[in-house]
Amino acid sequence: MTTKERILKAAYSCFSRRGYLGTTTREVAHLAGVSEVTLFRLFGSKKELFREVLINFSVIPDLRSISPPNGSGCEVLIDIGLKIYSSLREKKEFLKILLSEVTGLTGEAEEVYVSFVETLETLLLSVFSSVLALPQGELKLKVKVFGAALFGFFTSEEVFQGKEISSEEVRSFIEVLSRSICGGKE
Amino acid sequence: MTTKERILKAAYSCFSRRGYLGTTTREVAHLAGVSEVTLFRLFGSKKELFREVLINFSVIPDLRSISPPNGSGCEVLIDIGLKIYSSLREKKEFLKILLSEVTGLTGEAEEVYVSFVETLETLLLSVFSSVLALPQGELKLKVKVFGAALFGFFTSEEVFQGKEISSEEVRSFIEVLSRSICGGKE
DNA sequence: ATTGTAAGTAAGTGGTTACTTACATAGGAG
DNA sequence: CTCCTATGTAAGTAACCACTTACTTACAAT
Repeated sequence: MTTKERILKAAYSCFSRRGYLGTTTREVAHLAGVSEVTLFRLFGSKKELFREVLINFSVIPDLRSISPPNGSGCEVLIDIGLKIYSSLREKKEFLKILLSEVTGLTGEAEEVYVSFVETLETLLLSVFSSVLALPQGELKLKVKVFGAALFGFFTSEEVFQGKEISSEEVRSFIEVLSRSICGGKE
Repeated sequence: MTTKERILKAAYSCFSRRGYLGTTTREVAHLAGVSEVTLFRLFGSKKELFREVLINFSVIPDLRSISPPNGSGCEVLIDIGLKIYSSLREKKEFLKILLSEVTGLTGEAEEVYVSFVETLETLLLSVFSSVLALPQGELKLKVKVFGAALFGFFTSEEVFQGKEISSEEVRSFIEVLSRSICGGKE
């Protein structure tokens, strides 16, 4: 692991635990096992380091790399739900950072957030349109409901309350959600 | 409005826009039109001011004061959904503060958040159990789905993206959600 | 052997911030 | 009139923090 990577990883950890303002460059450098001077030589400023962290650990590429499952009916929704959920969980720290800074910082994080939502909804829409024969408008509403429920559940339980939700619980949640959206039919 | 109230209101505004660490006591005092010394005389410390803001502007009492509607089927879910959503919206700033500080600060905000979720789910459970004849386990899952979708939609759109969602859009969302949960039956 | 690169150490700079101290003022209650 | 309470002004303190400067060290390539 290069020095730059070690610093990025340390910054990722600090920012997710303490937030941008709560993190000191000294702390990051210490955690990375380098001197503070090195940090500034490699990244220029704290803000730039933050930007690079957001780019480096973004969940967006993970979402983009999900291949829409093929199959029929409800099962497909469950499948995509599980895949998305596991991506979110793998990047929980990234989402922590994003959500705690999105309201405060200068639109820096807000852009990233908007792009995250777009990516998520695009993915869902492609799956939904292959499974449900409905007009675009209704489809988009269902995508919103599905996406909001998935995202709301994850953030509320795992990000904000810090719980570790078991796979079974996640599966139950996603099954109930998917069946509801499908119209109750199995 | 007493001096204390003016300071509380100013602090509420600052904290919600800039976060706890991003807010300076000087800024709060200036916005409240009082001297910084007065602020410290009345609140002792910035942390204590923050605590009082969380108590003073909490959405939890609003949720508790919602009376579970009576009626039948889906309409009741739509009704409670709309009521909850309008409470959340009225206290958007409070939720901004809560969500941006819940991961960072010393569990201060986390307790409040947990209590918020409990209140919300208790309210929903009481409504759901009067409308849907289902075993407790399934009921709780449906409450989770409903609550997560409502909360996820609100936070994602209004808090994190800063959008102002129109009443019609909110209503459409809640109708689709409620009908899905009810099992599609009107 | 020389040079270049990546890193460290030490020391500081300039600015900010929460919070304090000391003293003044203005208005109402007794 | 006199005290009390609420507030203000001015000045300062101690700590912290992002970031810089100047110089050094270690090592690898040429």
